[in-house]
Amino acid sequence: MPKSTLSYTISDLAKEFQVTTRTIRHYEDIGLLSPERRGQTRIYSPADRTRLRLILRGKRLGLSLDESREIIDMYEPGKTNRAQLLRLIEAIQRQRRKLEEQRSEIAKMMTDLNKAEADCLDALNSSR
Amino acid sequence: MPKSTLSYTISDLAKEFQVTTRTIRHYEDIGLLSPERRGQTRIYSPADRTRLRLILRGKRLGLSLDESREIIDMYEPGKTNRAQLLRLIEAIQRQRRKLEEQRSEIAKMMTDLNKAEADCLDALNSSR
DNA sequence: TTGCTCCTCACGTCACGTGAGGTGGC
DNA sequence: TTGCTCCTCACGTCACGTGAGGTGGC
Repeated sequence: MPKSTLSYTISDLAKEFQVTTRTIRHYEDIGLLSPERRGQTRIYSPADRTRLRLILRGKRLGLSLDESREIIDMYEPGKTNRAQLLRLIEAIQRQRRKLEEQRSEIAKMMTDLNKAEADCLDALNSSR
Repeated sequence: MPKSTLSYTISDLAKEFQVTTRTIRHYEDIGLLSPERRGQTRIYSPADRTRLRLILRGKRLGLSLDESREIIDMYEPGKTNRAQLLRLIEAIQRQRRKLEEQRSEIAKMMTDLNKAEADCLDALNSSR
């Protein structure tokens, strides 16, 4: 029987996302992932893979794992109660404002980097 | 006698650079700063202030404190040498690539957030 | 059997955070 | 004396890194 294309080993995911297996296990330790087991071995579903991708995306944005957890849990369907939906929308808007702030931080840093680089290049040329 | 404008207390610098006093003391613990003392109290010179600014700039460039130390110590003897400048330019370019990645991550998350919000609004409307 | 990948502890690291408890001068 | 800022331990935290020692199936 061929390997199912609908599941992944820990090292499959580690390679795909360029992280260590320790990192992936750590996310399980703190409850961010809960793969099935075949004996001792962890078996990851496409849903697990998606959660991992979202966790890592959050990290690249400078979020803590707890902050990522909140956002990821937003995507989880099932709870279609009116009050919860409104809270979700609020959380989404809060998150969007944070992202907008980050975007302008990045713009500022880009300006600084360009200036720093120009200064370096000047120094290089004048020392020649 | 008026306070000298050529020295700073730890909280002067903490306020100016928006960090905690613990952070500044930590940099001393690991040998990145070595202010004078008046009794127990730390007295920071303009040179110390410059070093702190460079440390924090390095942090914003995504360097570890050890990496910052290397670059800062390059500046020390007043010799802005060619190899050092080239390393600095490399660090700048690496950081710029990181920022570009972050920028596209933000764009992706914005798209996801917009979609999640639209889904929420749909769910709200159809439940009315 | 060998090699590979998987596993579970569990201590280490980095960059500080966070009290606890105390000193010193305006 | 009170209030403020300064100080020194020293344990805690976050996100893993890094062995040590062992299992399981092709």
